[in-house]
Amino acid sequence: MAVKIKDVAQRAGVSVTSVSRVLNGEKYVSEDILQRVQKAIEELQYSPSHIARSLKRQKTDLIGVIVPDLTSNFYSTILSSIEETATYYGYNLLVCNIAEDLEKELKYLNIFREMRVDGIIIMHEKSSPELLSFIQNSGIPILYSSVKSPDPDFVSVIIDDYQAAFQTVEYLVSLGHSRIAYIGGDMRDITSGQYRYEGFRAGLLRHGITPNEAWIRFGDYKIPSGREQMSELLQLSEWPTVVFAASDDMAVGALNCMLDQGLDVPKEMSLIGFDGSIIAEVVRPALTSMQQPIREMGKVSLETLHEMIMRPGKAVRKDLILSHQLVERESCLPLSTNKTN
Amino acid sequence: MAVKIKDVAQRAGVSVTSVSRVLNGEKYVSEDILQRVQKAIEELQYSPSHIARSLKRQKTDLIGVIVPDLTSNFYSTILSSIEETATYYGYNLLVCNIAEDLEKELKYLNIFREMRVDGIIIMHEKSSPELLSFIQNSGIPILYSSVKSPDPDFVSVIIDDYQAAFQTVEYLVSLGHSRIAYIGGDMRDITSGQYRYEGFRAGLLRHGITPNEAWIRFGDYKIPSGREQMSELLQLSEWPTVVFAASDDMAVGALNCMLDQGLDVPKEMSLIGFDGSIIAEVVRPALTSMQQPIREMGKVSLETLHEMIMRPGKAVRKDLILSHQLVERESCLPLSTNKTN
DNA sequence: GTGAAAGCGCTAACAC
DNA sequence: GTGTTAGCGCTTTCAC
Repeated sequence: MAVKIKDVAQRAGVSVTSVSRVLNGEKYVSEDILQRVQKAIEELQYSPSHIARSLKRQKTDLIGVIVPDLTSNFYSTILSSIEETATYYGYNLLVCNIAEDLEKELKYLNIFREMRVDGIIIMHEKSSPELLSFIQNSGIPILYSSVKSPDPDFVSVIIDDYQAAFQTVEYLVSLGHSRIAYIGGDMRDITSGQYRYEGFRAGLLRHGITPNEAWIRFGDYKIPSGREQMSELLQLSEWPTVVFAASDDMAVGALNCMLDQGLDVPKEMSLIGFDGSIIAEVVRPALTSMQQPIREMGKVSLETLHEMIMRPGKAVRKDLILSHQLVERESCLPLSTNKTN
Repeated sequence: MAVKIKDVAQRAGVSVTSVSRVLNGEKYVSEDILQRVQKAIEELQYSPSHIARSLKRQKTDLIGVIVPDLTSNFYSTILSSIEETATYYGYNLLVCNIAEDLEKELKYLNIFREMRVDGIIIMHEKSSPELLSFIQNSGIPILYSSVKSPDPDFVSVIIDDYQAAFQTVEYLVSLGHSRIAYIGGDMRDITSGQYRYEGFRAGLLRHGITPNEAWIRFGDYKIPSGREQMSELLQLSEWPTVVFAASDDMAVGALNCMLDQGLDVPKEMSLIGFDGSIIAEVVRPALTSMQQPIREMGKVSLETLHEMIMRPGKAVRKDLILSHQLVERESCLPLSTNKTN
């Protein structure tokens, strides 16, 4: 890796400036020099140093991405979409899986700053004073994707979680259900998870249903927690007729718990998920789910961040709300009137 | 982001060297200077430039990772494990999802080189002359993870795919099966997929079973292709009693096809997967599968690459073979003697 | 059109 | 123990 721009210049018999010009596709280079430089680059197998270039340009084409869980169907799909769009815009992704570890998140945010990334995308909704202070003072364009930013002044690309949850309940009610259980995400922070929960409650209230607190439980959005919460739910003497899980992964965990206990889903109990990730189509019965526009979310996130990077002054709408959509599959049935339960 | 080492030095009333020494935790700094520098760093909110440091040190702490599909259960889990280990060793991950696009892979490999990454991990088994030439000439430590490298001189962290497939067949035979179908990965390249396939054939032959070519099909390791291949299999007049899929994702696709056609799995037809990824435990019936040590594979990959980076001269064993293990779940039943089929 | 030279922010001889 | 200074490999005025 010893060959540098100077070597190319010597080989081609021109100045480093000319080589640089060729490298950057500028005009004001004669056909003759262009040819000689290209030949020298080829012969020397020259690969320009992005590091040196970044130092000079004060721009790295790097975007740092913080994912809570790479193995989640939801996040890996957003990430995949972000990656696709990033490639298109000439960015490279520095990715960090923080596994719910706020300290690791802060550590990585600082590394991103040292790396002088051009922008940061965060998909994690937990927060802390240090984290808040970082996003407020770093000077780096930061965007929250799929979750609401802890500071309302920062831009978030999300769906209207409140409305989506509210409408999910309306759908369930329209099917005749009134005994509705809820398995939510973590409630410790004021973000998407909370809007979802509030939407759920509001939906119930809107239809004159008093929430049964024993049927309201919280997991961590992942498969095992859905299973655990469902298991506890089934130990109750009174059962709901439908379970609303705030993520498809939790819905799958719940589904497996039900199936393994011999319950017929959806005949004996219905189930509805949230996210519309791949797994909803994969399990049997396929999950009816409130779908987020996952890939679009990734694309819009990167494009918006790109805007923020290119026009530092220009204001961007704080919340970019994308549209959700209920997708009916097999896990949710109208409540049959002859149900004993 | 204007504050640099010089500013810190001025503020603390010392030389830049001293600041650099503090930054790098060297000794030969008096307690007094240490204090003053730390105070200045704090007050100025100084964040050292990793870019400038990399340029000087000729080391970036960056590792480029090429993943064929971020949304795959198998690859996202390896990636997650690589990430975890990378954090431990102080590396950052530049990730690229190449979506089976060889041109994109080559493009990214060149970007990795321009970025001066310290090493590269590739999890894609397709190859081309240009790609081969790159890995042979780049001068960057490169390691293949979970797939066999196209050039035998490069190190691969893998299982013994041939043996694993062979033993899978032995297991099936021990259950009484002899009508065994196979859904493999892509056969266009001489890598893991091929060893799996050869192991399968050898297993059959070893037990005096003549392979039925109509029951041998190839997909692309992903869910939809498992479904497609299964669908065609079911259109045949003669059916196998068990299907061996070379990835869990394809097995899930096949499973859904069977289930959706009203087949009872495993009573009417058994199914066995390969990989041991999360999804095998998630579907119902849960998939019996030949399990790869996925997380260990990621960990060993990064640790080996780290070794290669630290000791450039030292030879590393070309193939690091990890152990596989058959995990019995619900999708595979002994062939009942009273089967009509 | 082309080139010389300054400088991006840091580290590491080397001198004191 | 501490500071001066020469680069790391590139881009970009500015002068020719």
